Amino acid sequence: MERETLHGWNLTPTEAVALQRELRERVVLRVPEGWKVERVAGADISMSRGEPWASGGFVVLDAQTRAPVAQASAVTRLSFPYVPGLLSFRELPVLEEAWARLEVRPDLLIFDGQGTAHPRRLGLACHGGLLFGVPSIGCAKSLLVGKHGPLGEERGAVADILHQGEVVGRAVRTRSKVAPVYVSPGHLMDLPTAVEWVLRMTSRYREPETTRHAHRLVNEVRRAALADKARTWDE
DNA sequence: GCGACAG
DNA sequence: ATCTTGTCGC
Repeated sequence: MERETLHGWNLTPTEAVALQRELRERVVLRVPEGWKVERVAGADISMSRGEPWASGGFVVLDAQTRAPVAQASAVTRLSFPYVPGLLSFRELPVLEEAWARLEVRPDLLIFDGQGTAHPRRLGLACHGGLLFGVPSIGCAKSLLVGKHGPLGEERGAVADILHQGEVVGRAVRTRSKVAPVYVSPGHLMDLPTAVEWVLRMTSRYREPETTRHAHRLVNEVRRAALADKARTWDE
């Protein structure tokens, strides 16, 4: 029988590391045959200072016009601490709930974090791609592992990210004279295609429009949830 | 043992 | 990630 879920989330950090070593074997670093992209989605989560809960969500954009066509969000308790290298175990539970509410399926997912540019080659984007079964890309604002040489200062300039002798991603300048973003494939994805899509979804700002929309959505949802909590407090 | 360390 | 106002620069 086919399993309904990839795995549960009730894990300790040690168990999570072991699970990553198993899941990495399932990651496919090439795009599906005949793959066409009509819709691209951005995913993100947001949390309040010391609160044990977070909002998470997706915004789906038309790949051609970059106009938002659908969105979904959720608010859940955070069940896993932030541990560098284990970010997906903190962020994916709430995203899984938001995904269940998303009525329009994207052909591509862009995550705010690493894909293969990860100590065990299983960053947030790889794990998320496996979980949702959709081609995915990791586009982070800073590096987790690896180094890269200098890159040109114009938009479109790139430099390979090397880790343990492997090219695990690319630093990509999405805006001239602005710090680069770090792109790496997630699942059902390859590096050149990942870079191509990040540049395609970027124009005026450093980060892809997908990420910016998702960021805005989850922040609004979190503030609404916070206001709701305050209302319950003094009533 | 000493740093580094996505969000 | 989040806490936060003004401010430097194209």
